[in-house]
Amino acid sequence: MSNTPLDRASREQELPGSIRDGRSALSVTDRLREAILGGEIGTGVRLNEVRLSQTMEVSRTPVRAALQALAGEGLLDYVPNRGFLVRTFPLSEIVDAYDIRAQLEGLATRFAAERGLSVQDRDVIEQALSDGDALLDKGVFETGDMSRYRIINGNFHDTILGAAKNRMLGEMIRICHHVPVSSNRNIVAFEHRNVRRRHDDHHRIYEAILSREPHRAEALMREHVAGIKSLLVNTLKRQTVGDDGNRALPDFGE
Amino acid sequence: MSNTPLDRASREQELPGSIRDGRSALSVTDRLREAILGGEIGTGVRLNEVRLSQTMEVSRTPVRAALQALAGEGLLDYVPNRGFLVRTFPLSEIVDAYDIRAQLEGLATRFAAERGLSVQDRDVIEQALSDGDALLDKGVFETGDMSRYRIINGNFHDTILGAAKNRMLGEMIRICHHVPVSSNRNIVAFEHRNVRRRHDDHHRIYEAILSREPHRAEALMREHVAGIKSLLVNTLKRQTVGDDGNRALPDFGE
DNA sequence: TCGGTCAATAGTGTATTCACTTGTGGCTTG
DNA sequence: CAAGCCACAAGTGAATACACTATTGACCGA
Repeated sequence: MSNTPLDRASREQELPGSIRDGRSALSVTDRLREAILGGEIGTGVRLNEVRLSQTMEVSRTPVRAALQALAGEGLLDYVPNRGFLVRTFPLSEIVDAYDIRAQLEGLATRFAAERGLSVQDRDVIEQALSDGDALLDKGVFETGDMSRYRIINGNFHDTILGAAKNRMLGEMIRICHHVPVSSNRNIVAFEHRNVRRRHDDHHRIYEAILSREPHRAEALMREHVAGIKSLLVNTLKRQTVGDDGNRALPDFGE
Repeated sequence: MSNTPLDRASREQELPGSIRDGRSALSVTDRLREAILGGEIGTGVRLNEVRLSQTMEVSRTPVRAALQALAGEGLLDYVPNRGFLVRTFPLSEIVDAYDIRAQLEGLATRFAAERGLSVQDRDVIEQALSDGDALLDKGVFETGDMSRYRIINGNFHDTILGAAKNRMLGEMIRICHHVPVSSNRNIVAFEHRNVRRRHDDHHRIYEAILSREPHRAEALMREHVAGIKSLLVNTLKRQTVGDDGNRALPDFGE
């Protein structure tokens, strides 16, 4: 297990190049985060401050600030006198993240039901619901529909989260979303039927919130998110057993 | 609402003095965190980097690193070109934190029940249970018993958390514990009877884990933690209505 | 030849300095 | 007298230089 110079160089860090392509308007932290979440940097690698600063064309100071921040988000590990390394998420933690999200988003939905929705909230959600209906009533997905629904879905969830009026909860859920997938084997394929079902979930959740049924709203949302975990686990099982080519289909959130 | 120099000075930051008393072996981050959680710095104040560095007798660089880290933990807010300020937690968020903890610790207990306890885990928990029994069987609390039970209680919860084998979950629960109480009005008084009941909860939770009943274990733990919230809310109500002197009794965790 | 020790180098930790933004107080002008 | 503008001061943002730690590779001795 001795480290040849070549070993170290390849394992530690290659400069993806696309890091510095991004408009430098984006903060260093954001660029780094995207590079990690996008898989450009790879899990487990040790981040070299001087090399990063050269790649990003800034000094070490903002790089260090970004590393500190990302470590706070749980994306990096810090070892004294050894710097920061990209944290590796074992498969179990990736799967668990969906359970955590289910609990937290369920709780957020309960809060939203307890505290009520503003008219703006209702507008956004109703728009999301009808847009989704329109998209799904066609019966099939055309090009771009996936990412369109991804946005619709995001609006729905974000609005409920905002209505929960709890910042800490929002941050925790955000962290759950930022768990980097260790490999693209974990990507879940969504068929039209599944999305239809999940969109119907949205309708029911919204009704439960409107009719001020916190407990029911919470249970519905919890189940809604827990369903994604099931999809993921099933996909993984199929791949592990059969490994039958249909991996890496585009996921679009939930 | 104009800011006289005096206004600003007193509102922004006073140098608590005890910050620099701590052994400088403790990292700057830890010293700052303690100062914030201990209430020495006060909520809402803007942290001046140069003054902090003078007080702590280090340069601005490690101070900035600490601020970044604490912002990541959610203890500080960051405003570009204006630096960091101690985040204020409205009462609603403090109360909510117990709900979040209830969900998360419930989930952790479910994981622990699913994954099982190591012999070391069992040893620690059984010790905590018997120690607590011994302490409570006396029927009354003597001096120091409160903090003794606080440790016992911590061992119980920490062990279960460890058995959940999920780092992200652990960090989130830790954050919940680090919500700074905005005033010491929020401190909950525990009577012997309450602690007895909560300790009996521990026994039941342990049994549920041992007998591999994840769902039951989760529900028990969720209720266990949710009970603290009820105590807090009741205490607050009593104080708000009557304001009858029995505030600021020492709490000791749960 | 293998193991241990030492030196060199790469890399992080800290300090200091300069640049830039912002807020504030005073001054000027209508 | 009020309102707006300008200048100065305070404080953060970034860069650079220096100090210290750790790791690695080579050399020496057994």
